[in-house]
Amino acid sequence: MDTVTISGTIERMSQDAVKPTTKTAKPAKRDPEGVRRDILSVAMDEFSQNGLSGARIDEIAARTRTSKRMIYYYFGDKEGLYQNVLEQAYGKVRGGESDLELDELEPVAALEKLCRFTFEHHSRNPAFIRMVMIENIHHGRHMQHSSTISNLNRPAIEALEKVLKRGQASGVFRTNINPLELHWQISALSFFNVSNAATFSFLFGDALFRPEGQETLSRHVADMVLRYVLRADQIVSRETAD
Amino acid sequence: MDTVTISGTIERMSQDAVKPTTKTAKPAKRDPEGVRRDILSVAMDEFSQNGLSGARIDEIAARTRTSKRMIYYYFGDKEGLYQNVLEQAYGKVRGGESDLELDELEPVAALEKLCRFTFEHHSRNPAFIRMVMIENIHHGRHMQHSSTISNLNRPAIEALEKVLKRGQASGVFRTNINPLELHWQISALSFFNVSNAATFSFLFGDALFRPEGQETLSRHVADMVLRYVLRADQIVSRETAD
Amino acid sequence: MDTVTISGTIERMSQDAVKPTTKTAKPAKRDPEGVRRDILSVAMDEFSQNGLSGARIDEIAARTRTSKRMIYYYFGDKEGLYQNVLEQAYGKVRGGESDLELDELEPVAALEKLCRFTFEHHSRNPAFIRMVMIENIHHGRHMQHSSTISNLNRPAIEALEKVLKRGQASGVFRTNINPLELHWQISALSFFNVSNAATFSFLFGDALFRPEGQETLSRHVADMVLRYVLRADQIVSRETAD
Amino acid sequence: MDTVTISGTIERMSQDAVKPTTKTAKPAKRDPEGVRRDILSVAMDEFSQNGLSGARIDEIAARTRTSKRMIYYYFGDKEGLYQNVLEQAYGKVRGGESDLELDELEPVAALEKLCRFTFEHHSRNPAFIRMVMIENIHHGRHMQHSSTISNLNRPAIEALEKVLKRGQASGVFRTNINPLELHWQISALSFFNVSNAATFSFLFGDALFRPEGQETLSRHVADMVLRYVLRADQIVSRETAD
DNA sequence: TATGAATGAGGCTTCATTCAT
DNA sequence: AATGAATGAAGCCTCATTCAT
Repeated sequence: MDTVTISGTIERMSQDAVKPTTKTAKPAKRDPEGVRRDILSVAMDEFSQNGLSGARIDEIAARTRTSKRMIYYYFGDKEGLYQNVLEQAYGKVRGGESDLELDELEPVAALEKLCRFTFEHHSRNPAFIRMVMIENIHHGRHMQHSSTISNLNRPAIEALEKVLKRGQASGVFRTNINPLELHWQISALSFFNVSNAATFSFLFGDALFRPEGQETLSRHVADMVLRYVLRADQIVSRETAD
Repeated sequence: MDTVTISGTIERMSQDAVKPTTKTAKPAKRDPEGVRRDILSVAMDEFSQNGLSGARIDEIAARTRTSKRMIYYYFGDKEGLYQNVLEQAYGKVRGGESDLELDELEPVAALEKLCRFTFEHHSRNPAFIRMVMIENIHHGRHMQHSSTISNLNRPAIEALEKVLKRGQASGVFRTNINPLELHWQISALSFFNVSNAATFSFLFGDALFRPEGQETLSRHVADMVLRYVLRADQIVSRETAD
Repeated sequence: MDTVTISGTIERMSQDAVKPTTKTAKPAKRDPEGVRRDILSVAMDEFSQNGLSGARIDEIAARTRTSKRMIYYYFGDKEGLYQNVLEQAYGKVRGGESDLELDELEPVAALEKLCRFTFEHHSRNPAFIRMVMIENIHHGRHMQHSSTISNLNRPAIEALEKVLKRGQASGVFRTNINPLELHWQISALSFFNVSNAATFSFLFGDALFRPEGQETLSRHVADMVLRYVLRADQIVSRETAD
Repeated sequence: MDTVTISGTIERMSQDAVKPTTKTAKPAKRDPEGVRRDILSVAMDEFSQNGLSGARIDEIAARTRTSKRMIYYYFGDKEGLYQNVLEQAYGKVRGGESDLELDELEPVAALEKLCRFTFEHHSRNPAFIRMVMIENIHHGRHMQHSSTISNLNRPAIEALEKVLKRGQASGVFRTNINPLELHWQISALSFFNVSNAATFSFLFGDALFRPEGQETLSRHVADMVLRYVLRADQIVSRETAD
């Protein structure tokens, strides 16, 4: 999808990941990398909640273990911080396709797993989704200045392509399916579920966003994708099998 | 969908559409409603481009035919203006389902028309899409204070429901399709196409967003929805008919 | 000279020049032009004392009848204020050549008067001199963005040229004197007297800068210029006349 | 003059002039004096370009071979560094009068040589001139705290005095010429040529500051000084000799 | 109904400087 | 003798908003 299909967490990093210089419990005073991470994690929260112009450097600093001055020391300015947060957001959700071990499943099961995984992954990473929304509001201006974000998402397409090819080879999938488009479709359904939850549930009620509703949506998203990809005869046999 | 399925325009209203209070050629000096509309149209542009905190009252005032003071006179404060813009955004895109005259088409054609229309409508109203994105960033806080927005979207669901029922009655559609969910799905695919164009095309190239790509996407979105809704045997006959 | 040969004052403007809206003694509250002048006069003092980067907006605001915010309202930013101060400095010292009525004096007397006037004028306007020094430190970058400053100084050259021509016509002045160069020379001697007073008097004592020293310097500057311009025979007769 | 009449260079010292503490090719790591000089030379450039408050410690440090901390280690604080730069500026341009060997020339030739030398020397040392301008902006506050600067300039006056006395003894110079004043005059004309080049050329064109203009100015400055000093009859004979 | 002038509060950023090693 | 990390204080500037007419 737009973002990266697979796992990873965006929640604020636990501080115990920071390598202390001593074995004492007291956090090391000079730990540049820890300070950086601390700032980034707070900033991700602020930016994802309030947007680029809505976020307050003062607020970020206040919630940090260090001072406002340090933010400028490490990130230059507000946009620099935002860009780093964006990069980290994309970076954290990267990878993970391999964890799914799609190759070891038959194509139909693999595609279903990928759909459901993506849907769930997005719903578990609202901060990431919000960062992507915000970046889109800014016309993707900042990610274009990032060298680390670009080729980060090719693996998602490739994993999907491999599944598609296998399914086509075995005759269960239609042949005229474009992997990029399919990725786009899975992304759209999974992304929208998080990005537009607020307005949609206000307009139409929150039934779809309660646990049962989400489970149903997730299942139906996979259904939709499969029915789109499967050859018609396969759909028939699947249905009669139910 | 999240928004309202159907037509309407959001572009800045042409000023000559404003009915002057006098018949003189000189632009009407006292035309409260015209002033309001002028402000709203400029504000919509500013808010949709820059978000709530990113938009500047000064900038809106400068692009308006009236003064900054008038904004406060008519809308109280920035949030009041934003809320009015949001309401207008939802209001403008409302209605239009009836223009489609879905009732006069057979269910399959009706559903296809609805899908393609929604897709195109969204792509033609980026300002509206952006307003919805922004409102979602704000957790839908402002639309909840609006009385006019709430019941605005029921018609969309009802139109869809009527089509579904007809299709189920004639045996071409599956019976366990939830109209709200289907609306959600159509919305997701149509909304994402606009909302995430910037990030998606940066990550994966802009092939899907060029004219041919959009036409293909639009067609495939309708395909996807139809294959999801059609009974398996119908899919088979559709395919062999191709 | 570099600056403008003639009179004008730079001291802080007296507030009674501000036209009050009423006849009461209490200063009018809304008097944009007065506010502007007030800011400019304080700013001139601050900039001329501390330079562009050395001056403090806060300090200027504190010494003003209005607030810091007003400075930005009227002048945009610090550089904008500086540029306005510079323009005002040049503008205030402009004109005045006509007051000297050089045309009514014989060439020798006229040139002497011009020299002595310039010398005294510069010594009475240290703030202006300092602004010019500061602007030179900045390579004249700001005056180049000013449309009002250029062409302000031609009259000085022209007045000088007229005197020269008359003197050459009557045979008292040498013929190969370039008015621009002569202006440069008079300027140099008058400007340096103010600009370098601090360092010079520290290095060589302040005798030249005490009242008698200044009177002597002024006289000798005029002597020097005259001896440079006069034909040799004229110098002889002048000397024997002493 | 204000500054010191004679030669010396201010350009950044070439690093290979620094005597290394070891004979290895690798640049000496421990060379306190070299580090000091390196800092001073960079600082001179920064201060002379930007003034005291305009110069940036960070920028100086960045351009130095050592770190910011070293600046504080060697010079205490920014003002301390500035003062050292100022002292070095005055120190570098000192001496050199003797190189002129004025005693071996007849008085007229000696005075002319001194004038032209001073003019050229100033024009070749703009960084020094700018330091003096800056110090004057600061009312000479810092040089007063320097013990090395004060008695640095007497030789200039003395050299000039000797020339004057010889000329007076031989009857070519006027008797009522004050050497200090004459030094002031030569300084003024030579200093202004550099200090006010930016503003003057903006106001009146840069003709005087192009090579030919400078040559002419230099010659005329010497002329002016000589005509001021020479007895009238000497001027007559000089002119007829031309 | 309309407006140019004014502004308190708070935003982002930079500075010279010092700390801990 | 040397340094990367850290910082309090203060700088400049912008914002939504209100005042006086």
